[in-house]
Amino acid sequence: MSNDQLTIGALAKACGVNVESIRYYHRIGLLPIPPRDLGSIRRYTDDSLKRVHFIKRAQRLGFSLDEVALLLGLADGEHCAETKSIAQRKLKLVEEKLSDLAAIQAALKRLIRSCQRTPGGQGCPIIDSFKEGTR
Amino acid sequence: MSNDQLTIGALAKACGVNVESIRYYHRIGLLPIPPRDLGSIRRYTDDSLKRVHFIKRAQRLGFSLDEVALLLGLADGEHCAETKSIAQRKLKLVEEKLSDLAAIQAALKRLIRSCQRTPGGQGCPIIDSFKEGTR
DNA sequence: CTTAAGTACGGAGTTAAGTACGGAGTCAAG
DNA sequence: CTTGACTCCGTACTTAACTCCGTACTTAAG
Repeated sequence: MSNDQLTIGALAKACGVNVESIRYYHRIGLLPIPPRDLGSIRRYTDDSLKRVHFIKRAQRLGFSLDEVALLLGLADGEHCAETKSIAQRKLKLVEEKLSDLAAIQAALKRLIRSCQRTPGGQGCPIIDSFKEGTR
Repeated sequence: MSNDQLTIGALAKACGVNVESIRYYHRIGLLPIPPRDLGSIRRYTDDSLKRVHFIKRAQRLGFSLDEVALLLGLADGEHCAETKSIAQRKLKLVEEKLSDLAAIQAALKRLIRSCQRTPGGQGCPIIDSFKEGTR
């Protein structure tokens, strides 16, 4: 199942990003540059694949590449005390996101249901999906 | 409770953004420009406040301003048929985000728990938090 | 009535995250 | 052993989302 030894092009395609993005992640140190296997062409393993998938998913959830680097740093582990406090902070953030997303989900469901009933549509308060408060 | 009649500065402060961002949202049509009340100074209502809060929260969840505009368009309602299909698509997206976020949440919890036990830290697989599959 | 702080507006500058490009090297197929 | 597709690498350009700037006007405080 593990398709090892991907070229940069294959990796990019597998992750749905383009080659330049992969190279960009190298430049900013987010994705380690794999060793060259024979000549001067680099080969990527499943680890790179997972890492890039993670990056893209985290981005879609509103994490910046800096934050992604932090999360990946946690995954790479070491320095337990600091790691733990970062993880706790991120967990809190993630839980806020979860509740905001759940609110949007509920609002969308309500909206769809109400469209079902009254095929003319009248002001559907997605905005009000968030409970009051600034955060 | 409803602090009506905010100046742009007060609105910005209340939302934790700066004045220029508000003006930027005006420029791109994301936030309606309120009428001037007397001289030439504009006054904002609770609606603007809610709208900006919504914008910022949605952004933190990884929605672009274009997508935010779409969501707000749904909220402003009309055109039920199209609205419904957009809402359904967005709902699906939101549910994907929810499951990815939940996976990260679980991974962070696991990480924190394992730090608890073994205060030396060893490779904590946040990356693997996502079940395989490309999406 | 005069300021200092805030506002309106248009345009230029900045930052994050890519995206494009050009020239040189590499590699598998024919 | 050449050809066409791909890779390497550096530099430059682009886009979204602000952020800053200058100038002119308004408004609350003293």
